[in-house]
Amino acid sequence: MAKKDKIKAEQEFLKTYSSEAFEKPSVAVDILVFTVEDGRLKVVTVRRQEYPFKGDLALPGVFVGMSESVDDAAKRGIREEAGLEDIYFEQLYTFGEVDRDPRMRVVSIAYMALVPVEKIHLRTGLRSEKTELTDVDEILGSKEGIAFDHRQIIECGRERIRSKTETTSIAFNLMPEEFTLPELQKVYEILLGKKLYKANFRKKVAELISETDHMTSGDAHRPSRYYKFKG
Amino acid sequence: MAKKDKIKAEQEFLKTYSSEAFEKPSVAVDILVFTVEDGRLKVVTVRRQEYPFKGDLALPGVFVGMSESVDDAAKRGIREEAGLEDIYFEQLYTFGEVDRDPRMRVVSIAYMALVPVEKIHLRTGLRSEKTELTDVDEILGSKEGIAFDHRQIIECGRERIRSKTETTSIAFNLMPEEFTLPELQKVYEILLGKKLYKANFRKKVAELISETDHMTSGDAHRPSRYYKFKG
DNA sequence: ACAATAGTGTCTGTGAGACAGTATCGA
DNA sequence: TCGATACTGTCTCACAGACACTATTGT
Repeated sequence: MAKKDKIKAEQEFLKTYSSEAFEKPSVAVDILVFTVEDGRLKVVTVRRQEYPFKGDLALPGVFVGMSESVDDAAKRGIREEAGLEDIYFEQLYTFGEVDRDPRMRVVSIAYMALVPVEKIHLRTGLRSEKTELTDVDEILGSKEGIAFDHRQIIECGRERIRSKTETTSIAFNLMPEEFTLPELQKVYEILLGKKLYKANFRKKVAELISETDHMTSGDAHRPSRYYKFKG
Repeated sequence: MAKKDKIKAEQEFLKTYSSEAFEKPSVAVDILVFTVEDGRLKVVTVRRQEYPFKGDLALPGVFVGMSESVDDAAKRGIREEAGLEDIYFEQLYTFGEVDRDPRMRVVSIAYMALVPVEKIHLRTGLRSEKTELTDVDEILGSKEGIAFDHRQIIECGRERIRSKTETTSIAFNLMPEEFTLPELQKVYEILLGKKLYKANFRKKVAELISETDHMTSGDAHRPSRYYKFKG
């Protein structure tokens, strides 16, 4: 009977497919850890110690294991490569060109994380790569070598930040627990890449924050109130 | 010397990893082909003929081959499962829970395509599954069984359509070459899930379209002009 | 003439953008 | 008092929302 044949065929197909006889791409996650430091948007990078792309900048990444979800692999990568736990992250996009890694077929799922710079303690990753904070807009505007398709991934993340800054409160993930409005506005201006008007900015964020009872002090000008994010 | 050891170690790691000894997830694409028919948003589905989820609705999908990009696999899936070529599509999101498919570990990259209903000619797919057009909002509002995590994928696509309809001209991909403004408005209303004001709608789309020199005829009311999308 | 749908003119409210002004610190 | 930065009041203008009106067909 045709029906039984079909079931059998599917089972055979699956057995063959999932067996080692059937070649599969590797699955990895590449991670963009963004922060703001010295008035610039930065991203955690590693410098390639081996060929291919030896000496180029690259993004930290890990392979997705068989017993962890892709999200969990991203979390693990953020922990192993940047030493960070419990920070905001989201999936960006999946990059699947055949030759994006000349060594082997790798499909890579890009994630981005946002973290206040105070939390970052760069340390040597498990694979002994030295991690750095790289100026995002500078590297994208330059011709400097970036490994694999990681320039495209960084552009993708940069664009996601810009658009979500306009429509969501994602920017607060880059702020410390307490912050002044001039500090917050500066971060928004960095993410959006343009100056904002103080009065208008304050109107827009007013409903997102709650004031604390203390202020800056010691500066030769009017003190600034500290606020908290009203999640 | 430590440096040489490290290079060697990486090479060993890669050889081991890319060899068949190292288990990898399978990589698939799942495809949402959306269209508008009879005043409703519909999606191309198949009905599962085998366990698991026998009898449930499912999305068409294909495995990603070693020598095709993920985008190309999506294109192939759209061609093989829905018989469509050269239509608008975009990557949606990647689903990577460990147990999303009980048979084996599959990481699935979801794509959505938009096509005017005139182009759709449902036919039996390569794997003899019967394809249907399913009412999206109806199925999402019901408790009907949907295979794997495909309900979540459909929700993801539904939401993407809604948000991109507001900010882009994506809706035109659902229109035939020529269309009237009442027809276009109806499609926008379906995608957005709410009624729009005629005058305001026309102002908004005015710059996106160019008029043709012909009109509807035969109806017992004022004729309507046909327009084209000004890409 | 009438029903039915296509298409237009215009008022209003909201909110972003712009700017000018006031407030409060240290020196 | 002055320089510097924090903070606020308010005008304007563009645009979405709302509604009322006119236009053109077949019966």
